[in-house]
Amino acid sequence: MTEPTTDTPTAPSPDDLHQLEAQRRINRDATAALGVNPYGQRTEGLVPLAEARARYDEDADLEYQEKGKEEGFVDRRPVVRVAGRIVLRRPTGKLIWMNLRDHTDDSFQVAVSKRDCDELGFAVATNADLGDLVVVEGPLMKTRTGEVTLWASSMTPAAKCLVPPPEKHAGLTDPELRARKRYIDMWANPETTRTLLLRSKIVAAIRRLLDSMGFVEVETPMLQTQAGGAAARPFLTHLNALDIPLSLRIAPELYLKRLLVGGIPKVYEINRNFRNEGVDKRHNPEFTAIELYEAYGDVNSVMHITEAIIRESARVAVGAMNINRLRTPKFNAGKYGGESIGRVMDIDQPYIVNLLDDLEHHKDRLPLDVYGALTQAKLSPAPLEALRFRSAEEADLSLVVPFGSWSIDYSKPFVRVTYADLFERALGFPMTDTARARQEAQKRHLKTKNEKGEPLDDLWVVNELFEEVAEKLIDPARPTWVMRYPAALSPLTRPCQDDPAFADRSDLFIAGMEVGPHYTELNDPDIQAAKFREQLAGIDDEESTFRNFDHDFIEALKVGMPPAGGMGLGIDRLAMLMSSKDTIREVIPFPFVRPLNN
RNA sequence: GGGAGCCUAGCUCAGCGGUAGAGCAGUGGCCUUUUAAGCCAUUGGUCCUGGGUUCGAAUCCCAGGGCUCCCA
Repeated sequence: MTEPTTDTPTAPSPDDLHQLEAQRRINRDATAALGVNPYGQRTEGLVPLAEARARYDEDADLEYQEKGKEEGFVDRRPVVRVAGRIVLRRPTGKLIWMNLRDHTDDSFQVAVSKRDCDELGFAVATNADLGDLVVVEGPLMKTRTGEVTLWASSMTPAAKCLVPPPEKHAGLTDPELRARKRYIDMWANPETTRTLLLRSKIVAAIRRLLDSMGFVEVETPMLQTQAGGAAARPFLTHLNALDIPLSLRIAPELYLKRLLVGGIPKVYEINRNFRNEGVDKRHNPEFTAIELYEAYGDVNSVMHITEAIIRESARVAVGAMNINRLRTPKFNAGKYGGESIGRVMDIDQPYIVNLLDDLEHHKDRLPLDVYGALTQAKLSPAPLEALRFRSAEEADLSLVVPFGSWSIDYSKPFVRVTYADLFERALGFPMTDTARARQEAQKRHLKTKNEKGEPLDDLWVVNELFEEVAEKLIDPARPTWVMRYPAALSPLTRPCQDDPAFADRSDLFIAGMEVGPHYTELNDPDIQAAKFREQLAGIDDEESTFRNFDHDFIEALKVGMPPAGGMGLGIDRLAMLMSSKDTIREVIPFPFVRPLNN
């Protein structure tokens, strides 16, 4: 016997309640009065909705329809137990239709019939509200219109939704509310959950890839006495025990390099950085980045690693796109622009070949429901032997992920262009012609002076032009490396061996976004110390409060850091690219939102 | 930092100087193969806040708050 959970001491008085919540409490209590806990209990043998759908057995169903009423008939229809949130509810008298949603399926149909379901189950279904979590069990059948349906033999409550859910068609659209009430957004807009899960899978794939390459993941301090490794304003905090100020880190760089000194040759960290700057569609105050260092590598070796990481991410994304097409329920096909999972066979053969490639590639990391989809595809009239698996290289031909109006192709080697070439191609004169650059910058009303009105150094003017004109020449649909940045702009990078005016730094651009810088790292302590001093000299008072000469880091370099390549890659931006989302908020479960007043 | 737009029922939105509206959700009734189920009836409001104009303001004006988008 379960104890009804009504009239708890914390339950608000009915007077303060919104009418809609009050009604839901009444419905919950009515369910409790049936002698069942409206908040459920441990449940064994649950099957994800997509897997339940895949378990439907056409032969068994037809057999049941033909001979179901004959004496001694044995029902061979698969029986499943599922859990989900009620997203649609259509009571038609003694038959209640419901559509459940979970992380594997947007809309899975369940029918609770007064005749065939147990008495408790039908009563629970009668009291159920949109948004409730329920557990349902029964055989899988198809309705007259061909939709796979769980024909309930029992139904129990799992949790009451006391909050009125968003409108069932238009849903929750307000961007602020979506971020603030993510736990509603995630089930009201299943795309949100898909995006967050995709991000997770990408990060997991990156870890697997780097692990297989012999890289070691570490965690370095978030709380730092001086926030270094990047130019950004830190968040300030305080350590009470020692009564000293601390900063949240803006980058892990200087600690990861200390680990190179210590003797971990291939090291990386995927973790949060904090920058006390703007909040907009591309910036969250805390963001996740991967930073990676390879001893005895250089800018070129880490560029290869990044290409591998991004290509692997694209594979995960493309695999997820195909899987999601399969998951999209038939009756919402128009709404989501997809196919029904029950109609895989209708999809043309090249598509199936493609799909099987992707499934095969991700075999080890696929959720159960995708195996269900694979099973479906195998049932296709076309014999499986005819579906030739292509090589991994061929499969890479399909690594195209849409972003905005572009289809970004991750399969080809990324475009490579030097800073100087791109500048000259864009402006029509070489970047060494600094007089002309200054002239051109003035003509375009670009910044040529600092805040104090002093003229900017030549190369900063060149860079203004570069960012304004040259970066726009880069094809947004082709990932592109800009290589060999002017040394003056990259103080923490090693100058190129053949020309010290340039530094061994490459930046990767995708879809007009700067995704991550790559370097041959500086490991001469004297040059590094000089660069620190140089940097500190050229900045204004406000900036200098946040910048320090990191003596211990110089000490570490004096001990001897192996020559190394290093790179940083914004995980949020990568997730945006791979999920076709144009705001960082979409790829962060709980992005920063202004706290509500009262 | 500059510009534009928005804020009305739980959700999605109409109304733009004369009684506060619709759809969905909710409630009551009918309905055992429905597809955003349907039909009938019905509950629900600090029209973001404060001031002003007006006989009369959700609507016009001013100030503030919040959100969204564009630009820097």
